[in-house]
Amino acid sequence: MEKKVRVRFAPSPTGGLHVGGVRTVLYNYLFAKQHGGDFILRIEDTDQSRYVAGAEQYIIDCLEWCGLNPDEGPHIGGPYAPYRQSERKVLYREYADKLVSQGNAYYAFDTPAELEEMRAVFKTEENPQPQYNSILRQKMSNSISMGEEEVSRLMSEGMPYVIRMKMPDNEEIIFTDMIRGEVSFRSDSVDDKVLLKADGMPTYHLAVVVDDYLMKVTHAFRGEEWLPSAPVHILLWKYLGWQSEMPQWAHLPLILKPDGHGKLSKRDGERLGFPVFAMDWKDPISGELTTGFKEKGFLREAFLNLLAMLGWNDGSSQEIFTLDELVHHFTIDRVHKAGARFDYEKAKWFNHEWIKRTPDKQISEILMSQEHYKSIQPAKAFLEKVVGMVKERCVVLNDFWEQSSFFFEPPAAYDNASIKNKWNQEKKDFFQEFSESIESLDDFEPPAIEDCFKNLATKANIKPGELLLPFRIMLVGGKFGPQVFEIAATIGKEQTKKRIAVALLQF
RNA sequence: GCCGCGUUGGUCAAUCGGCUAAGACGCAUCCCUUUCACGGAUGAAUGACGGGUUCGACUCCCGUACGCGGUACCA
Repeated sequence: MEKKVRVRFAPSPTGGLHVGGVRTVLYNYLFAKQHGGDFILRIEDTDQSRYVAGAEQYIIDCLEWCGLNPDEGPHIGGPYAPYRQSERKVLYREYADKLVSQGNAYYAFDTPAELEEMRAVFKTEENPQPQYNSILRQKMSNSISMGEEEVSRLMSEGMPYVIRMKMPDNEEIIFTDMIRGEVSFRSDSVDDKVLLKADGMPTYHLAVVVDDYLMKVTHAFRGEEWLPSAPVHILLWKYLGWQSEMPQWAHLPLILKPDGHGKLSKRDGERLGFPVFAMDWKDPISGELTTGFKEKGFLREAFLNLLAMLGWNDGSSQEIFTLDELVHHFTIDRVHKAGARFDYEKAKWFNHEWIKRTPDKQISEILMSQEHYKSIQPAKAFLEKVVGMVKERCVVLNDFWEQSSFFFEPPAAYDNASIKNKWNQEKKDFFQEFSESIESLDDFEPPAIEDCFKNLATKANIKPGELLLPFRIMLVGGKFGPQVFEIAATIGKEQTKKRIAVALLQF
């Protein structure tokens, strides 16, 4: 019988959730849903010095906004609770001890200062980062270099120690990555990783393996930065005797800076003016605020869509996908091997596309939670109509107010410069007359208003084209927005007349 | 340094040995529109380099270069 697919996302609550993280969740989620499997959220909070209060809830909020809710996790529970590494502390110890007794791991008593000293002493031009490996471990204080008596003496004295993995000599570790195919490492090139820290907390290496095993994870997706430590994990699965249940690995390509070198970071967003996190993140210590895609005015559909396409495509030229479509079309073997540069222009294009195809009602509902709209409380039907009229000129949700405020309140300022040169008494008279004659229009709809406007223009012997721009500026304040007559019809007869009157005084 | 992974236009990318190398973003020009957009059309722009294998290589193999990642009692 085939095992049920179970995947997990395991963030460390040390700050905001950036695009790379969200894409990892997304691919996990797509894969799980496609196979009718479970998507688990596990929290890696074993590094207390870097743990940031509130970051865990923030991650959960982000997943909620994205619509990528886990089936099991710290806030909802599940059969393998707890889902927080810090709460599973006692579990890891047992496995670390097992490894020691089997000879696959050992106790190491070196203090941080001693490690630093070792690195300084053995550092050479050719080897700038000496590793705690099969050669150096003989020179350090640990249960391999020291006698049993010495070890038990230090233990009984309460000397702090860590448990390190004993990397085998001269072995080749080969595994198949779902994206990269066969990958191999020489055991000698990997150092003796710490598995259990002096404070009793496991490191990531021990924790992922133990948790993935206990939680029956079948497929493990993570960023490419983890590829070099994969051999450590594979050996752990083997030493712990769980090899047959080891998950299949997939190391996802990195998301790179739009310019320059390296991974996309929070700083790049600040530097180049675009969001990098899913939602606003306020660092509780520094108070520093990092803008999120949500607050920047991105639709979650667009956000997921653009992330999905950053490193994957289905081979067709389709670029717009709903989450549902992604679930059906996604295949892990079509995920790219190479990293992808993040392009904010393309990201905005995705959002624009999604705004154009999202129902007006749905957009209106989101807008109602924005400050401008909240304060004026427009009628639902009216807002929806306005959204329909301006949506194609909005790239992010935050553009809506700028593009539509004149529907709700008169323009605060006029773009005088655009009409100044051609403004004259004849035109002034025209608008005076126009204002009076619309009074008698029973049908205040765009065609009727337009007819009235053009007839009067002809009568006054002015080209309608010369009057259109001034009219627009009277109603809108600037050179933008939908058809003028539609605007007039939408704001209504009274408001139109009022705006003409006010503008006439100012022009 | 060492180890690993990559490399098609400025960016995202298709191609699983037949290429006159798709498509999208961005850019440019034009049409539509007496605003701003939407839409439509056109254009400029790509296989890192060197060897092999093959009738034939962007595609497979090997080197080189370059890029990225890792090299923590961080994840």
